[in-house]
Amino acid sequence: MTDFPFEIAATDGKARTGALKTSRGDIRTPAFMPVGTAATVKALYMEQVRDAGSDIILGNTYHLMLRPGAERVQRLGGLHKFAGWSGPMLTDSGGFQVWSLANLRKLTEEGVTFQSHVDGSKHSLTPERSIEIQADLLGSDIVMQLDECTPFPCLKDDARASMELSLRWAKRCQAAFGHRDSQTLFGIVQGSVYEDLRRESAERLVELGFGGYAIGGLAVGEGFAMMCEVLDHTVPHLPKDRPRYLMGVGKPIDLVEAVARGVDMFDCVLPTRSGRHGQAWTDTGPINLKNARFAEDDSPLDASIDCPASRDYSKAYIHHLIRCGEYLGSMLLSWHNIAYYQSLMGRMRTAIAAGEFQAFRQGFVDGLGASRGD
RNA sequence: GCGGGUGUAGCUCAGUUGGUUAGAGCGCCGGCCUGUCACGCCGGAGGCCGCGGGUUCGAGUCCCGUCACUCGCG
Repeated sequence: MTDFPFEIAATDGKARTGALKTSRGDIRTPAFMPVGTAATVKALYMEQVRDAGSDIILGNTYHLMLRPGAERVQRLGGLHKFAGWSGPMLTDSGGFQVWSLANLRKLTEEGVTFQSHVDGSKHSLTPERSIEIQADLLGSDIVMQLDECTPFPCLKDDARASMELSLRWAKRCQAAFGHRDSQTLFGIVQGSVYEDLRRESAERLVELGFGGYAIGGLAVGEGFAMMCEVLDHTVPHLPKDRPRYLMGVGKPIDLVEAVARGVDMFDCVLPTRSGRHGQAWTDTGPINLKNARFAEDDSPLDASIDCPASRDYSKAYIHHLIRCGEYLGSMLLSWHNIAYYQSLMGRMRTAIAAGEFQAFRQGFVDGLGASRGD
């Protein structure tokens, strides 16, 4: 296993800022990674994703193994070349689909077998196969261990069993991954909302030694306060010198609060998905461009964001596009949302470097509150 | 002028042998979306069933009249 150099330039409270240095380029942290499930960040050109400030994007084992097939991607030169993204990529292991496609799957110690949602064909995913797909066939830079995303709510015994399974799979992933010069493997902490399970999961993963540590099984229904609490008693058990990745999170406020608790990396479909559905994120909260009140609002989406989608198109125009179901509406809002998220990450990095993160955090919370009138 | 058809939500239409507070799709108003089965999901408002009369315990459904639109023939 090769650990990418992780240089922490500054810390402020528990928050840190720096860079994870991969062979395909630096990832400035705290980092937000747009989700490119099917080798595309939906509705966006890679150029837009990059110019919006993204250093790294995600790809997805589950979707790509079904279509176009991992071997085919390899024959076409690997995921980076295939998708036209030259920066680093992180691939999810398929673990989340093990959870979310519950009705189509069968879980065993060996791995998971499931029916394709595309054509009903049968497939299996083991820790070894997941590593082969991610590291050998897709050519991912940051490979995730196969895990089971523990559902919520979950009885403690079940949460422990799930955590233990993920740990055994972590070990198998590590063995399958072996040593690689320009790729790294992240382990995933589970344990639901139980403090002792989270601690044990973290400690046993750290003992195995990974290039980075993800926190999984959150934002699955436990709520904002509970998620913060879990972070409070999970992050301290992770090594300071390795990146910490909160999987699948989240809303802007989630990112700010998680960074305050020492998280370095995030991914979430929210900016792109909610963008396609008409929602734009701003410092004063989300706005729904479908709303009638924007029908004749000639002002730009968010003039403070340095992105054409945010500055050069009126709310009225985007309102019109979304109401008509025009592709461009989804494209512009996805573009703005990614730019907004990256702006937020950039401002957090700057604030941490300047030792002003607490003020930034308070200002951000106050800004959201102002829009709600409370 | 004669003959036929149709009039039900903003629009396009369903409404069984007459039987509870008349439905759908779209549109409209709003909400949701957190390791993407997702250009999606959920909720809400909105109808003297063209109008008048009749039969009936009971009529959007049956009968008569009338008006509007529409097709065909003169």
